[in-house]
Amino acid sequence: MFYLVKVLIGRAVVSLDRPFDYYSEEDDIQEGMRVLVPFGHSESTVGFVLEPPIPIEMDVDSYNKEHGIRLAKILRRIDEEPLLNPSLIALAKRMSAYYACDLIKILNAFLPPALKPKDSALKKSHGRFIDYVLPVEKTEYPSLGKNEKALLERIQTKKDGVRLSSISAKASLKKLLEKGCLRIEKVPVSRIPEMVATSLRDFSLTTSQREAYDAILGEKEKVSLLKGVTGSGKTEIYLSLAKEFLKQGKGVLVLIPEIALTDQMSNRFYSFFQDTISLLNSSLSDSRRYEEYRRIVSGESKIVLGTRSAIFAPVQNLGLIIIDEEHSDTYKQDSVPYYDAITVARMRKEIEGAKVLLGSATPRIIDNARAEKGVFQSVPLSIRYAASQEKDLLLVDMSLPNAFDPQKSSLISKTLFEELEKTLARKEQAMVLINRRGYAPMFLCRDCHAVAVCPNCGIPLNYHKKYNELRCHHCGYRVMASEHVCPCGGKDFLSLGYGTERAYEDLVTFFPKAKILRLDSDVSGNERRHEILESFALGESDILVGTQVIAKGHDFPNVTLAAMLDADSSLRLPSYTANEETFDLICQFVGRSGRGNKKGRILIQTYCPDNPVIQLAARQDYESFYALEMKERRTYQYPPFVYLCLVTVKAMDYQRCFDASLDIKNLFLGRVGNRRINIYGPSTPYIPYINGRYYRNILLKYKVQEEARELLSALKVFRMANKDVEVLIDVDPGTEGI
DNA sequence: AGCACGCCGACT
DNA sequence: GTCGGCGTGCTC
Repeated sequence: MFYLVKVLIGRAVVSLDRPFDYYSEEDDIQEGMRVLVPFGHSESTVGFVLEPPIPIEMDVDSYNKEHGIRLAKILRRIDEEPLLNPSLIALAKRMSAYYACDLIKILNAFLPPALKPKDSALKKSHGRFIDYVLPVEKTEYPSLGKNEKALLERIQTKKDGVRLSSISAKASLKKLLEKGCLRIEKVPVSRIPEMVATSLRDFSLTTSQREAYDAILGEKEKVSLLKGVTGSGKTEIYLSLAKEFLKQGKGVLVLIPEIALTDQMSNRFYSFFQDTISLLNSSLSDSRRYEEYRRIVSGESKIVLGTRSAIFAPVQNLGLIIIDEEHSDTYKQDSVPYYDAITVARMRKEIEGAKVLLGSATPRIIDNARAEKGVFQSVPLSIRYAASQEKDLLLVDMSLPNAFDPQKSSLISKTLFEELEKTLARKEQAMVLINRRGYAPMFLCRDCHAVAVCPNCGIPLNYHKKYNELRCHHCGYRVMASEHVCPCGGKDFLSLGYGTERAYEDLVTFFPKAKILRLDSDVSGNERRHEILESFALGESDILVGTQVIAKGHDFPNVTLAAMLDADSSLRLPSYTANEETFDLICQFVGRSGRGNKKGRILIQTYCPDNPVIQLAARQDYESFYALEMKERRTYQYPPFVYLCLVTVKAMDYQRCFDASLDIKNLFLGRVGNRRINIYGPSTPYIPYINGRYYRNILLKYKVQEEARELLSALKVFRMANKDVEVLIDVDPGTEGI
């Protein structure tokens, strides 16, 4: 008698994307655990148990003979308890099928670094630790010297102990340790400070909040879409719902676009659920991630708040998934596995019977369409503060000859200069958004007029004045500008166009008395970024210049002017979601101005002032934008009218990439039959090569997801036979077009 | 992915 | 003559 165990080998390769059979004589192995197994030529490799072991009533030898194989024995289990429960394993399998992605890659996305089914995860310590010295509670103390007593008393006054490194009296410390009065504990280091509970716990719902709450709670079947602008009080609804589900003994999962220390949502949730919440954020150390994972698996944390990957949190008895700002593109992973957290949430809903709540003022077009069709429940939330609704809107047409004074700045219009002056004179604050970092997006050779391009990607390099560097915003390549030589031999360059650095420079030049801050992702360190926002919020500076990071979620009551430069830049991106993204960005930014009791002014500089997307966004008219965009999507056949899948071929060699993409197209053509699938491409992507790899795209458009699945499964065979090329499959691509 | 097997070039 | 290049193929 033995157990037959299905094991997935912890190596991310197509040819191993299937379970291998092993046997075990022990009954301590469960699905969801990692095990150590011999495999191929390695005597021990990490594997993952996919299914409950099957007891077989015969000896291994006869089984082998009967099935014509030689089962190997599981060496040992790695985990005491399963890392994933059966529902999560089912979810992983479903994702693997839906996203045409190797199961092991999905599992690796599920688990924290220390628990991944990889050989390397075993060797890794679970992060960095700091030694803390703590007192040992005793009823009787041995006789102590004067210095020892002083040290012990010092440590006893600190509840959480004292850092070992901060103790200088090493001799006394050693004696106290020997006498058993002190002990040393290893505490995992976290890069971010602990969250501090600050907000008030108590609140009551307004009438409209209560109505929304009741509607959501009353809807048992459908996903609910809560539509409400910032400040309409979605957070209180989330908190109340979470509280209600916890009361019912259910677990709760809350997703937010990103976690920052300034972020109100994590703060409110933390204050409210302190002892029973896990906050999963990207700056958590591996050891903290591991600990939080354990807390969730064990059921100690009943509520989890985190970013995209928190959708995989092994919350026990999951009852509710809340996804705030559901339109945010951070919910779509842009590398393998290309999952979308909202789609995954809907799968968890199906598997675990959880309630899903999406919240946004400007939902994704596809989700709003689902709500309109009645697939989702639509829950409107009326605005709490009607007072600050009225805003003055100025659209500045930068294509007009006298829009700006070329002697001063070709970026900042005359109107904006005037508005900034007025704002500063009133001792109010202004925000200026330009969605491009660096000084200038082009570095032009004065001799041959060629633009400096990235040697890895072939796209124009951005000039960063502060570091005097040329940088590729795609692969991170950088070179000193002074060392750059044009292929023609030229060494004299001209920087063209504008980024945040240059906008900042212009503003500083023309408003020398104003205090001006710049914020974009080039500002290094979370803490520094936080400081800048904090300082601006406190009114310590007059103007904040930055990229879209300044548009999101912060409350600056004294900001009365929000100016956006080159608002149509993102409309020109080759993506079917370009309109949607531009609309969201402008909407969010417009919302930054006039949040206090003063009237807000919005200034938008554009080269196409009559573009309806810009007009509607400036007016924050979501419903009209939705109607317009749906018309476009129907005309050009984009979601929600069709499904998309982007297949990208990536290879070292251009010719190989080209040929392989054609092979795939032909493979698809041969298999498509009478299925309603349109195949486009192969085409050269917007960025044709990155980091020395060439790319080719094939786009599929189809009406029935199941039909596409069959085509995509053929790619597995192709991948196994063509190991020199990489095939990336992005089902429901978020932004990528063709 | 790993690792071994296998068949052709420059070295003690 | 051997050491070693990386192409090919397999792993319960």
